[in-house]
Amino acid sequence: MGRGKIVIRRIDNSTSRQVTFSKRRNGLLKKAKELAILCDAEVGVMIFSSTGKLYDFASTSIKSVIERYNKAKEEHHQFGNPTSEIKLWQREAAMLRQQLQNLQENHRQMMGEELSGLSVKDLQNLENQLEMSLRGVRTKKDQLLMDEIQELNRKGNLIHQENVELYKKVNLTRQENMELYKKVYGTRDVNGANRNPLLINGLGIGEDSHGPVQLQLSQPQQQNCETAGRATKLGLQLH
Amino acid sequence: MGRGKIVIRRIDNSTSRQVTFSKRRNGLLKKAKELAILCDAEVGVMIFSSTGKLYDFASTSIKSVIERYNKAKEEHHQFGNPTSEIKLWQREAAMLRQQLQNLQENHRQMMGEELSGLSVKDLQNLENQLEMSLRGVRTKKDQLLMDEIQELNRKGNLIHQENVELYKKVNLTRQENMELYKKVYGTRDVNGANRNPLLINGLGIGEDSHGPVQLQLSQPQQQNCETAGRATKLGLQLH
DNA sequence: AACTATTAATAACG
DNA sequence: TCGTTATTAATAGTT
Repeated sequence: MGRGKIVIRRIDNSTSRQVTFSKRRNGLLKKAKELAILCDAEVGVMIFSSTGKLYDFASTSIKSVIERYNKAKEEHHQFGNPTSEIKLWQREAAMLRQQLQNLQENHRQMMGEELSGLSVKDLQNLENQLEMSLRGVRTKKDQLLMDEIQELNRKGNLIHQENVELYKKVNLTRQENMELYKKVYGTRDVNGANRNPLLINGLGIGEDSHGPVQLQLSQPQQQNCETAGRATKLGLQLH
Repeated sequence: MGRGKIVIRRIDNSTSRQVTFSKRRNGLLKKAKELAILCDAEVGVMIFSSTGKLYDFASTSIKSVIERYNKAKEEHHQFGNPTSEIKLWQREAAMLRQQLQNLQENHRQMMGEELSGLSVKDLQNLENQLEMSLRGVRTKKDQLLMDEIQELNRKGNLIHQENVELYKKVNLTRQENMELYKKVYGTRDVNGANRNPLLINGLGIGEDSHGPVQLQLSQPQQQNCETAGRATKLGLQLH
């Protein structure tokens, strides 16, 4: 609902992010108000900007909403007093939150976002890491594809073997039938044996596939450019 | 934004109110999510329908949002009793640990580790992501290098200007010395002026650099293969 | 639950 | 932050 469509993901540009935050924050608060009024609901909204500033709305009061929330979640009616344990857990949570933030920053950089603030050396390291990752991923992918192809070859060969056996059996049966035919009808109209229904579909089996099936990657490919669609053109070949 | 305009006041018809509640509740929660993602904000929404049913959303966790709200409002002790608060913190810590684990697994995959368990499709997606990241990083790095080169050019030109000025001064001084030499020694042995120590190192300054210094990347390079060592062979050239 | 005519929200830009 | 405007998204009324 703007000049163009947008994807819902963190806005990289800090200024745009701030502007959008301001607009959408107002939009959200307005919608919350409307919902409360239109539908007679109790609504509470709390928003912290990335800079930590608080914006909130409550149809009654935030206090009331929070109390009602706690009541709804049935997280009251219990008593005790290990206050220090609470602090312990708070510290634990704070530490985890910190770790999470660090990892998130790192992750964003690996996604090619938030690169401002990095030196050329940092960027070079990141580039090397990404190249290494890419090589690893491609190797793994090729491995999977090769395995799959090998498995297909194995199955193909089994089926081929089976076909060869069947072909032999069919020929034997055909011979046998010819013998029987001769015994029954003598030597008259020997060629009539071709009408034997058992043979009509049996002829020719295996006649156009004398080697084993072999699927394989045309080359143990080098890592190069133009790999985006590589999976779809692996160069499968029949020998 | 519907078939007609409406006034924001309690909807009298109970059925319409319920339907509208359902639609607008979803809309509000969606908008809250989008705001959190787009603008990197911490958002919490709590909605109680007129029948008392609770619907909520939090970008992190409601607990975290409420806790932060209380801190911001400096109204501690909003959470009834300590025992249940411990449980809340334990849950919070568990959630954070879970998030951390997910992110860590993701991160490892982006580092090209722990790839077993991924399908060819997953690997293809990862490969595309890494390629995109790599492009971003390289673009940023090249930008930094270009900036640095531009700065060097600026400085180089200043120094060159300075050299030209100095060259002129040296020539003037040389002329002056010649005149003085003539006055002191008359016209005898005029070439002896070359022995003047002031001129020995002064000759030739600026004589082999008549244009301004210009460093630049030889090409606005395409992202291609063989880039591992690119930074060391950027094709710096002197004009 | 769908549909769709309309209004409301908002992305991009100044 | 505010204003404008082209577009998209939300949704009111209806089936």
